[in-house]
Amino acid sequence: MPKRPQRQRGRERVAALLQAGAAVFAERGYDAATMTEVAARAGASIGSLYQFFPTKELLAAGVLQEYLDGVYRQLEDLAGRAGALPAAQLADRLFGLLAAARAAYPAFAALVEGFGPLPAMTADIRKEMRRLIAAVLQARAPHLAPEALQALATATLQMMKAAAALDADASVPGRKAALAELQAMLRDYLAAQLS
Amino acid sequence: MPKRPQRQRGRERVAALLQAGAAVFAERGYDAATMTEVAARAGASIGSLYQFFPTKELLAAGVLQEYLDGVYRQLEDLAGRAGALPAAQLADRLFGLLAAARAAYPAFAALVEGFGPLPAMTADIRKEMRRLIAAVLQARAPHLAPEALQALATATLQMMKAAAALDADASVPGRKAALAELQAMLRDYLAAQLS
Amino acid sequence: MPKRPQRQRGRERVAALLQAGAAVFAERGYDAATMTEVAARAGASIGSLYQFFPTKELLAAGVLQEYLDGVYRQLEDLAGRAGALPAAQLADRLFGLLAAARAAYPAFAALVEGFGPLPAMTADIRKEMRRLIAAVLQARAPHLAPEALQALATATLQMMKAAAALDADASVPGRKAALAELQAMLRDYLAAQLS
Amino acid sequence: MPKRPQRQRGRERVAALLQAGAAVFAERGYDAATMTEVAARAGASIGSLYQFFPTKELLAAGVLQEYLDGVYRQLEDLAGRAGALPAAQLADRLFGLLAAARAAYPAFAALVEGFGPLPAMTADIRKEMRRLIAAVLQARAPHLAPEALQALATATLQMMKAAAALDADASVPGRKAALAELQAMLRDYLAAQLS
DNA sequence: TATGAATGAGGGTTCATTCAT
DNA sequence: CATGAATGAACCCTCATTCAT
Repeated sequence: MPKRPQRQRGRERVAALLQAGAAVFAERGYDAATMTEVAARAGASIGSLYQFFPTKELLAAGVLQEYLDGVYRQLEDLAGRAGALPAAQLADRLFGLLAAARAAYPAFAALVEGFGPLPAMTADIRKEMRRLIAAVLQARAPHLAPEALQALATATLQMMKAAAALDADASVPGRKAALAELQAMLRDYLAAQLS
Repeated sequence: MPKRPQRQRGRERVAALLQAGAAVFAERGYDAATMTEVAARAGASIGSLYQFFPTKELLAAGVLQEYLDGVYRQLEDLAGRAGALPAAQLADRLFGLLAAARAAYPAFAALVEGFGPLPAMTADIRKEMRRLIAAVLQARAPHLAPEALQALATATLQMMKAAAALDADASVPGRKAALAELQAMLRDYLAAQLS
Repeated sequence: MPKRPQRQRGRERVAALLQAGAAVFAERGYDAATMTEVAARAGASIGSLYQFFPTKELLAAGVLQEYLDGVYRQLEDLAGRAGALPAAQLADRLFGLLAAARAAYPAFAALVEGFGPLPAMTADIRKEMRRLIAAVLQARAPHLAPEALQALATATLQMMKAAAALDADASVPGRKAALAELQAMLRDYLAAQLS
Repeated sequence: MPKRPQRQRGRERVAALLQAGAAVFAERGYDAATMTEVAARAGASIGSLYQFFPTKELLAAGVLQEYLDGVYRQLEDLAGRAGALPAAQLADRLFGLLAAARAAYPAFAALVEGFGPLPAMTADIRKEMRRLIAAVLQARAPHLAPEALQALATATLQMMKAAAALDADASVPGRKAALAELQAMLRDYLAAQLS
């Protein structure tokens, strides 16, 4: 939805703005982030920022999209290789996927959480996530009924989010051990269901 | 930390303010909630609100505390009866506890989420939650080593939060089925660990 | 103008309130001082404070009056003994009088300064100060014409204020030496004029 | 410290804001002055005011600086011509300098007074004033020891301030005569010390 | 008379967004 | 396209003062 840049310089600007936006959203959260700080960190003027992202929401959407593209692509890759993987390994890949993505993109947590001014988007996002996870699981267990697949994907997504949340909270003592417990839970569960 | 009311009228005011605060935080989220609306909804003047809750943060803390008191008490009750419950039933009780609390107190979600202006508090909150869950589990399985208990409690808390999150999101098709899957996951897991 | 207390307890209250008011005005200045803090420091309720000092201005006036009483009395004492003092000694007494009073009553500076919500009072205060200083000088030099006396008293008051201001500013290096210079200036001058 | 304007329009705005700020501070004093009135009087929006002066303190600092620049420049000019002036004339110039500056900039009195939210600045200001006065005196009497010079400058500054205070208070009868007395005091004193 | 709750106008400040240059 | 000045509604919070108990 933001205006597409036509020249090389414009594309660099957009990249810098998205990166600055990601950093500011990650540091301050959506509400506390200011367009002025984003522009300043990107080395651009406030007018320039609004040229490419006419509202704060669209900037957030742009930042979010970048991250989602990465996650979606990883899930698609995994779906392509799911047929050749043992269920346990598949479970482990899924389990760590969101946690790794959040660690790589700290703005993810600040924007995806079910609050903020993006409630309409988040429903779609979760839907797409479930769709992709279902595709991954279906590649491994093509026989499953759609309803069962749906429930499985939804539960799996919750486990992935739990893993990401726990992974991100360094203040928890014994975090690694707890993660291992959750991971085992998902592994056993998927192994049983996908067989 | 807020000034304690000393008269009957003050106590009623504080109760009304907390209720209004809970409603507004739940509807709008912490940042978008305004003190003016809270006061108006409580039928109080803005000055009255600030007399008892000198900052927005302290109001949020007050609202949060009310809910935490309820959750903590439920966990303590459960710990008292845990010895007499089968592991599976204990797991189900824990699984639904946070979801029920969130449904009863819609402001919970808006405030507890690991962000906002209460980051210092949340670490303590989670710690207390883990401590209480550990106490529940220990009542059922006194033989467990502290480290194992810690990991178990942490993993259980994540499952409880996942259940609450999923339970609250009415937009997910097949939510009930997915919840059942997660519940089974926790039940089987705890049954195995607590035996 | 404040309501006079009728009983022993009331008189103690008023004294405590005046002392607290002096402290708060001295620490924060007139505008930044709050009635709430004054009451709290006096161990009284806000309602009690307003019982005796119906407005902030009247409280300030009360505080001011206490200090003025002290200064006025000192000047009257000095007038009584001026006939028996050498001019140089009289000059020195005058020179240090305001500085000593300010040091003893730190609220003086915060309230007397020609600004704030007491502009009407200050004109009167200065007039009274000039009158008393003139009386002191006249006791030593009864022959002086009223106009000369007036100018002398006004100039002397300015010197006394300069001394008080300099005495209060600990950040000035060589303050003592400068004070001695000013003192000598006034001494020589009065010695010449009063002979 | 305030954001520097980079366009012609911005420079005009800043000038208008400083002028309006000076007027409002002069009329009402620092505390009672409101940013809203300053903006209105400058024909600017409140947002425009805050663009260039992000806090009320910085606006006051800006207003103060403008006046200080004028005073400092006059003292520097006087230092340049001090060698060619008789001591008595030099004393008279100094005596009237601050009074004239205050009369020209009525906000001076409201802001320089040793109170308010600029206590850190005032120490530096007074220091600079003493430094410049010392430079003036040294130009006339290069032989003086630094300590003597320091004390002389400090005492002179106090006399200048006393003159300014008295000059500004129209309510004092015989003000002119008293000013003449003070002026004579400084003149005789400096004539004796600088010879 | 003492207390503490109530009031609400007003203050400083922020920030998304627009627009002239 | 870039820039930076302009805008103003809205926000959190303060505090002198009043009043019911």
